Amino acid sequence: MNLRELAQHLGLSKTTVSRALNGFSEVNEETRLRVQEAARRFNYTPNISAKRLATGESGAFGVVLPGASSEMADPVFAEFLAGLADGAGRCGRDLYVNATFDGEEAGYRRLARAKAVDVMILANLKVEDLRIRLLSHLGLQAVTCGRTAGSLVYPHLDIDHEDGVRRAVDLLTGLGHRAIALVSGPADLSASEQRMVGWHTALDRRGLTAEAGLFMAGPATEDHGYRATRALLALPTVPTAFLCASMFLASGCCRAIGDCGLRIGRDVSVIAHDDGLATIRPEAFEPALTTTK
Amino acid sequence: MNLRELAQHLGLSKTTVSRALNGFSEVNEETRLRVQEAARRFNYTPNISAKRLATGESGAFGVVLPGASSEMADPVFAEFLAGLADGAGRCGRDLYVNATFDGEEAGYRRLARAKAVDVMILANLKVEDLRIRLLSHLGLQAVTCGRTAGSLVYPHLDIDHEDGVRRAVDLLTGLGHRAIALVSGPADLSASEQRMVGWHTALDRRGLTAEAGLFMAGPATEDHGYRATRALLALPTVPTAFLCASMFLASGCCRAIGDCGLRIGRDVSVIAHDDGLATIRPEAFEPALTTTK
DNA sequence: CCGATCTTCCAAACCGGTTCGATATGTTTT
DNA sequence: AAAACATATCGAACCGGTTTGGAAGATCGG
Repeated sequence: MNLRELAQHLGLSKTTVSRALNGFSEVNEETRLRVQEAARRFNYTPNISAKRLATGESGAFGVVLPGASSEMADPVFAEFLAGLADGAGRCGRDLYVNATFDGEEAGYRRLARAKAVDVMILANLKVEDLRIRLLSHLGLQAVTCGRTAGSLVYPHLDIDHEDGVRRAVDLLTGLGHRAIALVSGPADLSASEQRMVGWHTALDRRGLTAEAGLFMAGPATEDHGYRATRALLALPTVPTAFLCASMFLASGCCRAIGDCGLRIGRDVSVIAHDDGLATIRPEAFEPALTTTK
Repeated sequence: MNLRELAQHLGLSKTTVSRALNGFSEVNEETRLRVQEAARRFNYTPNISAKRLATGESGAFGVVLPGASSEMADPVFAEFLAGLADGAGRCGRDLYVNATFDGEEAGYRRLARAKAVDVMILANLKVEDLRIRLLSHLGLQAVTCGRTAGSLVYPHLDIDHEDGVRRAVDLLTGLGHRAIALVSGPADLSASEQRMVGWHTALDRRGLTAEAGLFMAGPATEDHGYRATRALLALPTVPTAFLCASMFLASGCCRAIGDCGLRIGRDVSVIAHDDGLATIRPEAFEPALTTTK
């Protein structure tokens, strides 16, 4: 059932039916009800492609999957994606997922030229993120999760990583900790930098110094969490507390602590970021983990 | 730059240009080259929406995200999705991800009516999977990963779970194991059933019985792996080997074994399925885990 | 009772591609 | 030389919606 057929059934023009269904005011209320009723009865749904062609909008959000396979399979990204798909669905949009088999930039160019999406969604923003400039150059709208350093203005949405870390450090210093390590994600991520700033300022305020040696950046994996923590525990002045940027880092961190014969809550403290993930929950740790959200 | 403008530039009709670019034979080879060259120079890419409307194909594959949040955030599913997006991109299709905020069936109906996708991709097939019938009734093509029980014929792609388990059991019985537990995923999954069949037949062939008490089904999570293994280790006849249907189950299984003071490789054996995931790798286990792939 | 205004609806153009049927030109066959 | 056929191209219709620019009929003020 398409628009013309529906209109014929009702003895109306395509115009009127289209307007009735799209909520235009110049349609008689009685007619509108009649149209809506018929649309429901005949199970009419506008053809997406036609609608898009006519309006010039694609009605879709775009996400480009991070190219590196390490990030590609990131469970956090998976939850992010699920949330996006859900949100897109709720407001009647599609979510286009593009894998960058031939380079991220090529992916964006393709989407832009083909007018495949209305808005791109960027995650995992870097401190200096070239994608923002590229997209604006391609005339593609974008919304980012996270923000770059600098004064460039664009629509974004972010976690206050800085304050999160600051409050975590405050908690730990309040408990008497002096050597607090920061087990961080990739150094080029804007989130990582924000966390580092928070770490510095919170320690400064207490008159403590943020030792460069207590900062370990790397991939947000269990493995790196383990290695980083082992390295930290081998330092001359062993840290007594660990701030982990992700649950996976924390998982590795806890394993390393256990392997070194230490006990969390007695010998050392651990605080991780990202409570609320379905995949890996703080309650599953032994003991249950303190987290920021 | 659209088709008409490109045609005008070349002094050709839209028809010829379209045909030249789409590889029709009735176009002079010289003309075709001229057209292709111009298309490249002007950065012409056909408008996706228009192409779809004209051809009636959407050019997209559809995936409906599992509704339950436990599956939604499944890292294995995330890798699966990434692979799909990659494959779709390589053959010039889009991947359309739909979250089923209002029920899985409603999602499929919407996609079908709006002609939003050409082919649906179904994962995590159940032993009795109603989706197959639903889609065929909606006139939506589908390809599945996994297959239902019964004789219904449809395009699918599957892992030989049955043989995988059989070979794992053979390996274990060869090592002298007699009580081999099967720590399985959700019982209604077709993969789980296939694994159970493999477990039964392999044990039968050795003259061993598959004790019903040694089969534990449940969500494919670390948590369930832990609980199931604890329960198994509390049985009167403690199993000496564990077959885990997923790496996450195996992770919990190993933790439970450790907590009971046993050591893998000395006291008990563990074999898991799903080598090759980026998220959770067998080498990361201590000791490195034996796996099927 | 007439012109102005409002309400409600419609025909036709448009979005940017694909494809059917026709046409012009060149090449063979008879 | 006429008929038959191939080749290369084009005009126009089509896909299924949205949107523009009227137009008919109802309502109203004077």
